[in-house]
This record gives sequence, structure tokens and C-alpha cells, in this order.
Amino acid sequence: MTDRRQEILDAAMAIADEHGLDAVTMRAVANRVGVTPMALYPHVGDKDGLLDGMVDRLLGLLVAEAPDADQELTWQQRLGALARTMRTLARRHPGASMLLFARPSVTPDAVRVVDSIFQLLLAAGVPPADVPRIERLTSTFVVGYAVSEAGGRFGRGSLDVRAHRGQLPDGVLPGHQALAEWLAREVDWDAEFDADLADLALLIETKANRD
Amino acid sequence: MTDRRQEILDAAMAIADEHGLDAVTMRAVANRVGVTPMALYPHVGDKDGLLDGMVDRLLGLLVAEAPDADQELTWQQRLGALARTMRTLARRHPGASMLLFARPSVTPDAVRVVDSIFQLLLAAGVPPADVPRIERLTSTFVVGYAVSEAGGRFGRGSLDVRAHRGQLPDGVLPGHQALAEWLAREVDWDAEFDADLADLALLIETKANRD
DNA sequence: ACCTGAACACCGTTCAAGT
DNA sequence: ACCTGAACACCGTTCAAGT
Repeated sequence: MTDRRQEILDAAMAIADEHGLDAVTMRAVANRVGVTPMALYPHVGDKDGLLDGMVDRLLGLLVAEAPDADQELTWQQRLGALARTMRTLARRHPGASMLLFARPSVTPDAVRVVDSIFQLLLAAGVPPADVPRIERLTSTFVVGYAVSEAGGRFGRGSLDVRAHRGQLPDGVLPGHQALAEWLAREVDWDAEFDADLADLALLIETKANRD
Repeated sequence: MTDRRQEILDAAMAIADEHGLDAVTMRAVANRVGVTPMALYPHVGDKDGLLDGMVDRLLGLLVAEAPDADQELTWQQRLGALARTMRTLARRHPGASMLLFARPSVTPDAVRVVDSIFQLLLAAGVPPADVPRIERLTSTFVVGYAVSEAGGRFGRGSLDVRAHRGQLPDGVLPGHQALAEWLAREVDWDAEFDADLADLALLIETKANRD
């Protein structure tokens, strides 16, 4: 179904990727599709509908790349694949990714992602009563990390303070002072994400062993 | 310092709280302050500067309500207080909160919050080399949860599916089907957040016991 | 230094009209 | 049903001018 709506959403995604979310304008999208701004309205409703469509498109990409549950994968491997795909998508589409926290999505693809995590948590042995909560904990962290990294919430800040190391008056930012040596190191973001996923898996196992 | 800038940022926050982030307009803010739109520019730079100022204001509120490190509190209590305050602020200022993931902040108050977490992780016995990573993990989850809840990313979706329980074709959304009974229950969000914080504290303790 | 008022380019959206 | 073109109300921002 390469219908018009899909074409419009892809154009919006491309503009967001290239020029940022602010550049996603009814006029700009229409222009890219080769049509008049008003021609978009039957397909996306309005500007909000367009943005909602973008997050749905993003979740569609996540579902498309997620491994099938039928495959012979451990729940850890399925969690890892889903999380790493989310991170990759956020890096590829940072503008659209930020919308994940701004525009709650209840589309079929959104529910499908949640269901994948439900399945994997059940396979891990998490008691059914705890699964919905652990799903929210898991997805919140994974999406939050991916968006933080892609949106620049990490990286600066600590690094900035590192520059003033030793120049800070005593007593302020004692944490940063104590960690100056480690804050000066370059961060391996791939390794950090893997370590976080390992910790998350550990936490999930703890929940599973509870019964 | 009840200077003009603060007054402007408070007006912007109030408008966001009352009418949503889209209603935060240079003209609307100026109007509320009782001044011409152009009078804002010397104080906030431009529209982006205004939004940056809003997230800084939010972090300022977080710092103001965070417990002093001098107090005789365990690191768990300090983590809990910081996290609960963040959640309360996100509920009170959902519009401004969403900006936390969209606009990375490196203001003094932002660094101060990070430093508080650094201190509490060091007090917990987390090896210094792991502290920056665990800080990002912790803040990402806490902020992500608070924003998700305040922005409506939770709540709908699963609840929606619950309505179609039994009407789903076999084989689709097996996770939701298996959990139908638990998804039908009302969620106690306060209790869930407390449980998440307990799990987070558990994970931190695991890191601390590693040496 | 801080503020005003008019102006400009641009935005989302309505509406009447075309096919 | 889908698209166009003109129009409207509104937006962020520039600029020249006032104090």
C-alpha cells in the first residue's frame, strides 16, 4: 500500500531528518510531495495528525525490524534486538523520536511493540501481575535513553564541567569533583547501552526468580 | 532577584500549564507580562531561549525542593525524594517537562541535579567508574517515567485493548491475551512508581556490592 | 538599557471552486 | 474523492524610533 498517506509521512520524516522538526511544515511537506498544502488534509487530518502519523511510522519501522517471536531466540536476545533497533531508529530519526514522549500513540503498531515486550517478559518468567509494570519500566528506559542520546541530553554538561576541573570553588559540585578523573574519559556509548541492557536483564531475572 | 526574566519565564510556565505548550507564544507571554512582544527579546534571546529558560526554571524548582546532602538521609531516601519531586513537578508542569527530552539543558541547576545523583550513588558505594553511567540510567528512567505519565504515554493503549478482550483474532497480541485479567485492573500509579524506585535502588545496590 | 509600533515573511487552516 | 488558489488570523522576528 504505497498510498498517499504513507508518501506524505515519509516526506515529513525526511524533512525532519534533514532540517529538524521545526522545518516540518504543512507547506514544506506538501511541497516535497508535489502538491498543495490543502491536499494533505484529507490524508492526515491536520498538523497534529501529521505528527501523530510520524510517530506511528517510526513504531512501524520498529515492528518491521523486530525479530519474530517464533524464532528461536532467548528473551534476552529479543529484548536486546528490540532495544538496539529503537536506539538505531532514534539516531536515524531524532526529530520524530522526540515526539514519542510528546504524543502518546495508541496505534496498532504501538500496541504490537508493547505486546512483544509482554511476551518476552512472560518468557523470562516474570509473574503476570508484574508484567505491565515491568513493561512500562523497560520501554520507558529504552525509549528515554535512545531519545536522550539522539536529542543531545547526554554528552555535554558533565564534559563541560570537566573543562573547569579544579577551577570550581570548594564545596560546590562535590560529586563532579570526586569524579573528575572519570568524567574526563571519553564515553563509549555503544558499550554503555549494552551495559544498561545487561543491568535491565538482571533486574528482570530478579523479578522472575521471586516466585 | 525577581527580575524581569524570571517574571517572563513564570508567565510562560503558567500559560503552558493552563493552555498547553502550543499556547506559549511570544505574543501571549508578553501580553501576560503586560508588555510588547519585542520587549521579551533582551531578556530571553528568542523563542528558543524562552523554551530553554522554561526547562531551566523547572530544574530550578527541582533543586529548590531537593533535600540538602548535609541532612541525615540515606542515599535511598535522597533518591526517593529527588525522584518523587521530579514526578510531582512533571504533573504540575507537563508542558515544560516534555521539553526536558527535546532541549538538552546545561545550566547550573541542571549540573546541580546531576551532582546530587553523583553524590548519592557514591554514598551508595557504586564504583566511581560506574557512577556516570548509572546516573544517566537513573535520571533517564526517572525523567522518562515522570514525563510519560504526565504526557499521557501510559494509561491508554493497554486499557483500550482490554475493551476488546476476547474479540481479538487468535494469534494476534498473544501477550495482551495472556495478561487480559491483569490489564483489566486499575493501575495505582503511586504504588507503581514506588515499586520502580525500589527496583532501581536494588539495581544500584547490586552495582555497589560488586567490589 | 529597555520598550513601542509598524512591517515582513511565514504559518495552519477555512472556504469556494474545480475535476 | 481529491486537489487548487485565494484569503484569514496568527506567528516569530527585523527595524526604526522613542525614553
